Amino acid sequence: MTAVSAVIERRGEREPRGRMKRSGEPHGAELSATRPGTSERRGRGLSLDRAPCSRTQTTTHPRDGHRSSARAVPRCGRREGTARGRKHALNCHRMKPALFSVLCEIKEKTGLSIRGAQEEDPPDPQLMRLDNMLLAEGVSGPEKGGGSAAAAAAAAASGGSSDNSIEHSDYRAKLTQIRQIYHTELEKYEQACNEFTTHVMNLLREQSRTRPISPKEIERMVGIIHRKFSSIQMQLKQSTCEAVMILRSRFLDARRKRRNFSKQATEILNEYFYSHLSNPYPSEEAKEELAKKCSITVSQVSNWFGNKRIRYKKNIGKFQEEANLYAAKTAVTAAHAVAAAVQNNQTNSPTTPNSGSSGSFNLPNSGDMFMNMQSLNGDSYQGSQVGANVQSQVDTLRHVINQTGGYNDGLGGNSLYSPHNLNANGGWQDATTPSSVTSPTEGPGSVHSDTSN
DNA sequence: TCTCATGATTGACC
DNA sequence: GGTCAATCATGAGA
Repeated sequence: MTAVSAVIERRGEREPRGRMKRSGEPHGAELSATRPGTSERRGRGLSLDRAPCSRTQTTTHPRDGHRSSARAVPRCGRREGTARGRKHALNCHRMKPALFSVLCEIKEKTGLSIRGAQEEDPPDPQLMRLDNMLLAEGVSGPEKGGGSAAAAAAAAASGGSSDNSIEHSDYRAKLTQIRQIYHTELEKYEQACNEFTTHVMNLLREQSRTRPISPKEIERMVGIIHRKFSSIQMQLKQSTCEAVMILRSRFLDARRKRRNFSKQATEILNEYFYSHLSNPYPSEEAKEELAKKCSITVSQVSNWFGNKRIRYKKNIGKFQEEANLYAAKTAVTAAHAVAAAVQNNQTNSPTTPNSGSSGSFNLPNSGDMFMNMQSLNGDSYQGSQVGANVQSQVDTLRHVINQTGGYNDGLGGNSLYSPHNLNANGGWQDATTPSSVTSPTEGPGSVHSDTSN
């Protein structure tokens, strides 16, 4: 409150006394002319109904002859009770120029300059941090590649590759949502800020007619408004950052969190595992293929096989049933494949269908190592024209026959399920012998005595 | 709530 | 870098 306004206020406070209209009180000394029964003017003091241009009619009290402006009506037709009328009266007051200059002087002496010096605030470090973060997360700044860095980092952290595309797209979709909301809100704030600034500036311009308002003051007011709005903006940015952080943590947590694979995925993995029981180490290509089929990552495939190998080895007995189930399953397929292959051999002898068409796995290279294994084991069966996958399934079939029939098939001494796969250092081979588990001579315990723990 | 199954992580080893 | 083995953490069913 300026000194002038304080004075005015004080005058206003005294006004009720004036309203008492004690006899002898000099009327003209008072700037305020009050109307009995109206409390509207109380406290304002600077009422200029008695304007120099004599727009008010004064009446004389019928009894004491005191002049009273209680029924003052502006001559110019404006009802002095309206704000418009009051403003007009104020502008036309004879004292206005003098008051205006006084106000200007006082304003010059007040601490506006001090306040003005504080306006040049350094950029808020928190705001800068938020801006940087939003930029890095792709919320602000160019849309292209927004959030891809975070998604890529997350993918790299999990060891995944392009298999994460589903999660990536999910993450990006949510990030885009946040981005849209952020920009919409930002626009709203900016618009509101501009509107409010315009409104205030209009008000100030209007007020500048009645009181001195320097451009610097307007500037300062605009600055205040902008600061207020920027603090709101900062809240928005903060909320957006929090949302991004939550999204990101959920995204990462979701990857970290254990989720059971789909039944179909487990089926596919189990099929591969049991059909490659002699060497359940899928190549990179096979892993990628499996990952694609199962909609999981390559590292998840690796994890799954790692876990499976260990758990299978640890408890063959428990997996026996499962092994038989998958063996039977693949055996049926294999039988069909063999039949088809034989038929093909008979009809199209020069060319044979490739293995991909016959097995339950259409992995181009998945059978290779199996074939190699066969070779390593001294098996000559790979000479057959059927593909490697079929070979694998034929072996599975043999295994099932062994399991279920309990007789020696005599199919050429395939050593696939024999302890020949055992190696000296307790490698996988010891676990590749489900037949031995049920064989009369060898139980699971004996086979895995080296690894059971 | 408990138990089991299972995917993920970690450290050691080759 | 891949694998093994142990372990953790969580989902799912009883």
